[in-house]
Amino acid sequence: MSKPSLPQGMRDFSATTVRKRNFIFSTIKNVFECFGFEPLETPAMENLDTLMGKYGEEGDRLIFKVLNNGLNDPKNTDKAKEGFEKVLQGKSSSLLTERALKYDLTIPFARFVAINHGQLTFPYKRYQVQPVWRADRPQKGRYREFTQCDADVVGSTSLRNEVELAGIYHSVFTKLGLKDYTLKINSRKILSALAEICGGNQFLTDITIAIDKLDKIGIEKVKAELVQRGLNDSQVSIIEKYLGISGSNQEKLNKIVSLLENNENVNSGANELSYILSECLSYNIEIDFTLARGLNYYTGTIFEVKAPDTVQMGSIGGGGRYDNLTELFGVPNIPGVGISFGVDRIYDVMEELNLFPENLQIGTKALFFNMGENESQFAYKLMQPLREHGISCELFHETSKMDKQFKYADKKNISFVIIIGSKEIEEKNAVVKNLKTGAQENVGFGELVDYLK
RNA sequence: GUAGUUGUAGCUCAGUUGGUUAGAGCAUCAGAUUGUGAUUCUGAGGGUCGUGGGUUCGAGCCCCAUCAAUUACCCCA
Repeated sequence: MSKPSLPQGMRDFSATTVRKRNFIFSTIKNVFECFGFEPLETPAMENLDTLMGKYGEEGDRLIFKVLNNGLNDPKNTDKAKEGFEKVLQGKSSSLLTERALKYDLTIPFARFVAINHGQLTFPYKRYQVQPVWRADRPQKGRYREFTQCDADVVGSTSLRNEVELAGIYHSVFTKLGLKDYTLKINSRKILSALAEICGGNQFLTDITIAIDKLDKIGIEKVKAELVQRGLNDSQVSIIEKYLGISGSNQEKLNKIVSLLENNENVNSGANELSYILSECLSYNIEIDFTLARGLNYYTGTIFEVKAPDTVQMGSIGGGGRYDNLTELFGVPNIPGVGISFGVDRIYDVMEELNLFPENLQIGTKALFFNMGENESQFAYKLMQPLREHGISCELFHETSKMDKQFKYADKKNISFVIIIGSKEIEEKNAVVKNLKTGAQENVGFGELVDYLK
């Protein structure tokens, strides 16, 4: 048997990492709860047809599909072969695979709402912190299994929701110490208006894909791509002006309205952004008309969070308003808006900027040295009251040299070691050494709890 | 799916135009110290040089294939 390995893009997390990740999780969850959101968990797998067609063509390809069981049963042979033929043609077939790992948290949430809308109290505010899977090529900041933290509100069209979700971003990133983040905002309505003026709605996707690349490939290549996608010169020149819009948020709004004048969508989108911005003055929000976001179910405001400029990382969060997500599952008229945190990328950014507090890595508070069998039995009894008081402590279970026991304590970042040998048992005193300061004191057995508290 | 880079000890890496028995630091283990370590000293273990072919008197080094990791494109958190 050769060395075992992990599937591509999947990771183990050891203690240090888990503690840091939990710090992020608990910060986010606390803020969600604080804003009145309630938790939801959905299964790792969904029916494949729940997910297919919801993320665009590229998204469909990245869904991890699960092979059906029992394909080797002789009575299923013909069906399995038929299904395999379809798969070879690039289609998916329920004869071969009818389940898939979830790709994000939003679609399973919509599916949940579609099933349970009769029981839910609207507006329904839920948060969800779970892993999702994508069969993407892994690279920096990109994994095949990663955790999303979503908060969504459904059953409310009020822009107060957008304001509050922006507030959640602000609150979480402030608490994490990531204050230099930028929240970018745009509206799908403005992008629609642009498309209507530049060749019609069927170009919406082409235009958004192209302009989204502006800061990566530059204006000339964007223009070339637009031409290649079928736009004419005057349309391209409007888009060039659109992309050239700069200034303060208010100036940008004024310019976009005058550029795309007399369009219902642009007025509506600009008014919405204007309202949100006026309510979020302290949140460091920046209008970015090139912001598009891939998922095609967004219809209104869209958000994206950019990491501080000092680190190279794509977006660490995003979201937006969708008017009709549950309609995909036969339940119309439930509008919603949501945001997501990319924990794995936030982790990478915080690690790079050294933002994790040091006290995260304290597990065991006190280590009792093993000074022999009798002494161990005595120490074991002394430990119990400490544990009942919530003081985490452990006894070294091997009779090793003190040198080794010290090293163990050091590696586990344990604050105190407690030495109880025959002399200490006789004198009813424990030797307590503080490893941070090097100081050591005799502490009566009865005073240990208070001393270590 | 496309392209670049990298695979040598548990970890981080040296390794000369191809030339004796492949090295270092850290880590591990054992001993100077049978009750005070992390910043003393000594020693030990540990490698089919990713895998499989080829060229050569001779390959860690050159060639081909393959696998894996990683980065970029596409797309995305």
